[in-house]
Amino acid sequence: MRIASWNVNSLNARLPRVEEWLERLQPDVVCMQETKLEQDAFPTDAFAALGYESVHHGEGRWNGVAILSRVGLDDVVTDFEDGADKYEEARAVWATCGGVRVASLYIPNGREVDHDHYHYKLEWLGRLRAHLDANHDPKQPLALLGDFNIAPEDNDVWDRKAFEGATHVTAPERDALTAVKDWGLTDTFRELYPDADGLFTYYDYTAGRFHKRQGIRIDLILATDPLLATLQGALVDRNGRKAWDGNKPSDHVPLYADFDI
DNA sequence: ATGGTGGACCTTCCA
Repeated sequence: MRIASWNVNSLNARLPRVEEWLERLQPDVVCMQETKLEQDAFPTDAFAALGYESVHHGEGRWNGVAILSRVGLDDVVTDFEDGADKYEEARAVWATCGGVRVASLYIPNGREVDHDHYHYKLEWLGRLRAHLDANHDPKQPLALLGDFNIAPEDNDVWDRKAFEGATHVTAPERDALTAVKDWGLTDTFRELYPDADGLFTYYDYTAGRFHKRQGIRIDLILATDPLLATLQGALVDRNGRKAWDGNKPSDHVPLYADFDI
């Protein structure tokens, strides 16, 4: 089973790119973030034409997450159903696809250290851990995919000095991510490439960052042990952006992992 | 020069 993730930065702007990518990569399950669509504006028919069932959790102008699957799509849950979201933003959707519990996650950006949304980000990650504790078991095949807006380690940013005092690399953010992982999840990319650097998933549109390879690795596929045991490969699909540069690429690169399940 | 691009949408927010 090939499971992929992509922050598309507006599905309305990106649909042709997503369709090309689906036909090339042939993923079985896809998690998308930042659809930026109203709930009912999701292009269900376009994905059905490519063989995918889908679920969208959208709020309109911002955020929005979705899952596509061609191996079944059941037991959908949106966000955490904990009644604790002070902004009521559409940032998580869960489904069971081909026997794997999957979540498409768009962790809050944080904006600036100590900003209201920075604390919202930390709280959101705490709610994610609580949701896993309450609803799931690390002995089941489960994967969290999405834009975590956290670079787990210093070799996940192109220049550590450029991130002094910035979000995405602070200890509280990394600690909150570690707490999620400590439930029983492993970063599939790092499992296969423990020392790799320069393989990023996000490049700011400005300042020619993509061409200068000045990015950060903030999009992750985390897997529980029974799923990890079947891991065949994992890649950051840099061509997902390079090939389309000048042709309305997302600022995020797609990534995927292959499991023998 | 503290910018730069791109997407939401219409004047500013967000990343």
